[in-house]
Amino acid sequence: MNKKTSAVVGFEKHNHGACTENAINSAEKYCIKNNIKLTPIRKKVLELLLQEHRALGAYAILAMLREQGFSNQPPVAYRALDFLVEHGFAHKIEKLNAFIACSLPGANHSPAFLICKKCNMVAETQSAPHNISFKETANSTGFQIEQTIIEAQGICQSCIETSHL
Amino acid sequence: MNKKTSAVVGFEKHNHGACTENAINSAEKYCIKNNIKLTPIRKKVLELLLQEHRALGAYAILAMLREQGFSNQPPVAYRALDFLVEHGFAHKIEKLNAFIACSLPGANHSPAFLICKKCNMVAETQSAPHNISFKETANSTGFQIEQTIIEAQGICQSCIETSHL
DNA sequence: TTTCTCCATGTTATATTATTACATTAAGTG
DNA sequence: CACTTAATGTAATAATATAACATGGAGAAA
Repeated sequence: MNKKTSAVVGFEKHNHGACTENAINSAEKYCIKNNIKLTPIRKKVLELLLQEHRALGAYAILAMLREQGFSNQPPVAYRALDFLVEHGFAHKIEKLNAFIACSLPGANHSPAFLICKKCNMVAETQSAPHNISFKETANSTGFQIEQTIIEAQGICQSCIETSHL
Repeated sequence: MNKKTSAVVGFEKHNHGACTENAINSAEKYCIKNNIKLTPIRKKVLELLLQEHRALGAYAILAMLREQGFSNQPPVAYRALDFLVEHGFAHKIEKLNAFIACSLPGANHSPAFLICKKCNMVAETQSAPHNISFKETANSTGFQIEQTIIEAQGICQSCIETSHL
C-alpha cells in the first residue's frame, strides 16, 4: 500500500478504505482469538479513528457516534476508547488529550508519536531501541516501568515545505 | 545533600528547606540575568512546587495561592505555571495533568519522568542519551522535533518494598 | 514630568475533558 | 430456567483549561 516501508507511519498517503477494512478485520480476528468482544460501539469507534486517521478527542468521537444513532453520553465514548487503548487498537496522545488508531497493530510495541503543531497530524513510530537505556536508568533506581509515553512535538515535513512557499 | 549522586532525582529524601531556598535563589539569579521577571505570584507558585516536591494540579496550586491571599481565579495559576514551564523552572506531567518543579535546573535538558502509580511520586531524569535515536528516526522523515515528552508509569522502589510487607 | 507602551494581573464567563453512580439490558454458564 | 457477569444507557457532576476584556504598574520616550 505504502510506497516505502518506513519506521514511521502517519504522514504518507494511504488508501484509507482498504487500510481501515484491513485493520478492522484483524482486530476482529484478534478479539475472537483472545476472547474479547469488539461490540458494535467499540467497532464503530475504531472505524472512526481509522477513517479519520488523526487524533480525535473523545467529544469529537461522541458527536460522530451520535450521527450514527448511538447514544451520546460521554461514558459511551470513554468506555469504548478505554477498551481500544487497553487492547492496543488505539492510543491516547496525552499531549492532545486525544485518541488515534494504532498504526502498527500486532507489533509488540511501546509506541512513540510525532505530533505536528501546524496540521495536528500524528505519526506513530516504534520506540523500542532507545527505550532500553531509559529502562536501565529507571531500573537502577528500583523503579519498575509498566508503560512509557513518548510524544514529540514539532513540524512535519509537509508543513515545513508549505511554509517555504 | 543527597547521599549519592544519581541520574534520577525525586525518590530520595531531601532537606527541603535548603533545597527550596537554593532553587529559588538560582531562579532569581537566572531571571535577572535573562531579564525576565519572577513576580510574587510566580515566585510563590515555584516555592509551592518546590516545597511540595510532587506534581500538583493547577487547582491544587490555586487553593494554596488563595490561602496565601492571592487571587484564586484559574488564570492566575495557569499563567504562573506557563511562565515557569516556559523558562524551565517547572514541568508539566502530561499523564497527570499536573506540574512539578524542575529537579535539574540549569541542565540543558530534555527531561524524562518516572511516575509511581501507587504513591504518585514523580522522579525526573535526563533523557538526552536515548533521545538521539528517536530524533534520528524523526529527522529521517523530515519531522523537526521541538520538544519531547517522556513519561514512564510504574511502581517506585519504595512502594514495591512496602507491598512486600 | 507626563505620556505611552508593554507586561502582568484581576475577573467573569465558559469551554473542554473526564468520571461517578446507578439503572437496565444482553450474553454466556451451570 | 436462574444466575452471573459484562456491556450499555443515562443523569449528574467533577476536573482541567482557556477566552476575553478590564485594570494596574513599571520603565522608556517625549
